[in-house]
Amino acid sequence: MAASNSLERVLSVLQVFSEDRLEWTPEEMMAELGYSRPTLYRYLKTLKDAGLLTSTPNAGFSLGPKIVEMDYLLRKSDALSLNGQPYIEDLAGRYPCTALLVRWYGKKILCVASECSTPDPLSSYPRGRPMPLARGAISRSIMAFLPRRQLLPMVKANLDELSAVGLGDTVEEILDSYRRVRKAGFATAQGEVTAGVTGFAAPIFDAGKSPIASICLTIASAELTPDREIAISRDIARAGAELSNDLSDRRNALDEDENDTMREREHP
Amino acid sequence: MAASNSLERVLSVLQVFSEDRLEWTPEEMMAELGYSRPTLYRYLKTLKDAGLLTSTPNAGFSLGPKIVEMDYLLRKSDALSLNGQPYIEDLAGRYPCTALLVRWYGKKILCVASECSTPDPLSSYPRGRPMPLARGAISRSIMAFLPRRQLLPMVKANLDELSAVGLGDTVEEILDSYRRVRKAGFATAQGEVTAGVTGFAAPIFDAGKSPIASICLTIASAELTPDREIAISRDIARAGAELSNDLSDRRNALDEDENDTMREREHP
DNA sequence: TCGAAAATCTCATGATAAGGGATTATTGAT
DNA sequence: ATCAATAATCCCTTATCATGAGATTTTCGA
Repeated sequence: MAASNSLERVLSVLQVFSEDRLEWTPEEMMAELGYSRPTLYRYLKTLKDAGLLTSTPNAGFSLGPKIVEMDYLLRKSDALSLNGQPYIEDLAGRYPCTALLVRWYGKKILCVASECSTPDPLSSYPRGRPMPLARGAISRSIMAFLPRRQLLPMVKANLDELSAVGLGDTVEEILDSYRRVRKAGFATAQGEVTAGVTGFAAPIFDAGKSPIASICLTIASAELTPDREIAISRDIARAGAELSNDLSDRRNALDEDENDTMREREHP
Repeated sequence: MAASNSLERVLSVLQVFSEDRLEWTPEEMMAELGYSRPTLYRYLKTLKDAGLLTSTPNAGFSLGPKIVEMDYLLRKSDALSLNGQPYIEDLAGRYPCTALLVRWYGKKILCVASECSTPDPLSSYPRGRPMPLARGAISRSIMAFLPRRQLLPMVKANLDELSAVGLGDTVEEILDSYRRVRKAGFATAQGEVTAGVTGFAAPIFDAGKSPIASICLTIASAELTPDREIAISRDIARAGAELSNDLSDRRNALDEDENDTMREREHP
């Protein structure tokens, strides 16, 4: 992970900002990153000009306005958040729970929207909070629908953790567990992420065939009755399917437009 | 603004993503940015590894998970948002309005939190939306409290726009207007940003003497009565002052801690 | 207004980005 | 499951440009 060129080096500056430490003085960064004074200041100037950092006199540097603006762009234009919001609101209205939209980023899953209908939520997953990759219903609802090519290396890489939550002791057993999730159309998990909390999650597809996200409902296990469990399963599976439809309709509409435009370009 | 080195060039890739265009194919970026194929792909790989971009098969690149995570860090740890939230909730509870916290970034002001208590808000300023620098109560409540050194060049740069909203025709007249705002302790503006909307804003100070943000209330001008106007002015000025106190107390507490730590280091 | 601390500049040197063309992964359609 | 088409990466030479020690200028608080 060591930065091997100046591009990576300049971006590593961003990685020093964490939950524990949002303000850094140049001196501290020099020590942390091992850059010389002029080099660090060059990087800082560049990042500041790009808006990724901001400096406050006497308090050093912290993350800049461009971050907030770019997140705004994502929230405002992300088809998943926009189309999904009504679904999680609906779910949160039906049960005393937290409903989440979680996006899959290849190597990371991240909550992008959440709605909560319990006064004191057991587990808190606001937008931007990373989620575990190998545990929980969300992760499983996505992994189960990945093509074998992508799934296999991930299973191998996380074998221990996947066994620990009871998916099976060998790669084949785990793949079988995923096959069952795929058949059911949704995943459940009890206490894998937060003790006393059960999760229900269904995958969300964009026009393609591999999932891009998951819609999830987390509820205190104590609130569950067999009837309710069935109802939630049905609701979450339906929400996932409908949201997938919304997204692929939208995507197809866009593609149509694009084709039209291209045709127009060919025969103006 | 032309990128003059590879650091700036790699960051300019981020600048192509806008409200209108959140998905770019490498081909399109090559055309837009004028980079060669291998160079662009090198940049993209670097940005993707840093999490700033993400690629979706067949749909090109868009902004990545790191953006969302960093915004989460800011929201979660920003003293302004954390301490300010109760104040804007309180204001939104008292009047049919939108209450905002707006941070000052040197060359840009940006909404970082907002609460709305009207069903159909006239003006919408959610987190991340940039605000005009030379117009409106927010801008004025900050500018008025800047040290002359910082204020003067900004006034000169925006002379036309500042005259247009009636602050005065010469630099001296405008500085006088700001002086009056400083005396009052808050700023108001009618319809400068959105027609039919009046804004009230007070500056927020961190321990230092120049303002770091503004707390603002926007309300339909039709909702205003003379009494209410007085009440809002008083409330916004008080909120700004109290929030400033909260922040500088916190900051001083931190500094104390730091001194303690240093003392401990000196005499372990 | 001034003095200390912070940020930037200068410039010689050596490291390393750039890009044309070829090559290898990936993808989705059969 | 296999294959053709497209997308992404590699190779390698050239010339560019990033680096950092030290000096200098700017900024900020008293």
